[in-house]
Amino acid sequence: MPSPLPVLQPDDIAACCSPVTAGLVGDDAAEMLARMFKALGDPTRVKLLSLIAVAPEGEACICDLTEPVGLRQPTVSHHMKLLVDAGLATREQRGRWAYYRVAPQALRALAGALTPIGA
Amino acid sequence: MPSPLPVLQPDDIAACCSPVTAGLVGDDAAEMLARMFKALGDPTRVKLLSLIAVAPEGEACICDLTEPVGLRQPTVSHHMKLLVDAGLATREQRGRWAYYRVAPQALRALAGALTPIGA
DNA sequence: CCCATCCATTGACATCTGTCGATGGATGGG
DNA sequence: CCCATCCATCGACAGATGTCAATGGATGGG
Repeated sequence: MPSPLPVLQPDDIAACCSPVTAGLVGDDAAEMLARMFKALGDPTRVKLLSLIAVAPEGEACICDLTEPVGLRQPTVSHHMKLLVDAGLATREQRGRWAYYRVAPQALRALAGALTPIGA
Repeated sequence: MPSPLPVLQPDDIAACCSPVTAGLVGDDAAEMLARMFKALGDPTRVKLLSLIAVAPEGEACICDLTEPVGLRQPTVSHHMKLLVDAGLATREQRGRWAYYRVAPQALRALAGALTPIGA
């Protein structure tokens, strides 16, 4: 079986993200960047991140998200797991609810990887 | 048959990319952003973009790229087509060779979509 | 004119991905 | 103590994706 990918940690993310257009990215950096970009490569997940970022307190639970994206609870849970595993969101359990937040440093790191030095 | 997606043009890209974490992204913007991110969601394509950006003159042909990524010519052609269709690279035919370049404005637009207003 | 080179397209195949219904663990209200 | 609510996981399924070998169009050198 393909061993499950480790959850990306803030340190990993900071380490990977020198600009793609500045120097040649190595295999590991390419893998990690692709993993984060892939997590953003679905319209539902883009909307989920946006919904969470815009939510009061900057956090949302699954039950807040199913109706806006028009998908069932297991599907939303699945998407959120991908975002968390990619390091783009965080999850905190409080009572019965699981609160998700955007991970701004990961988004900033990704943006940095996309921005050529001169821009 | 699923109609093929249109090639993204610079105007489309400029129009889509208000920050994901600033306001709620609409369905169309989410779709377009996801399409560009998906194109970056494969390690081979990340490396291809990086190779091209770093190449002399900022351009490369398919035959320059196959050996560094360790894949066959049709596969590299396929990946480059995805990058071009997503608006992240451009293609110019000169004689027998097809020269590919990075589309910096698209990368900048994507980076902008990832960067919250305050950051 | 022929041939070699560069490249895109096609068809095939295994794998990955997005979605759902069903299930079960955990939590907390009455 | 029971039950409703929130959520993650599982199993299933159709459709998308990454890879290759084979093919053929275009271009340009001899």
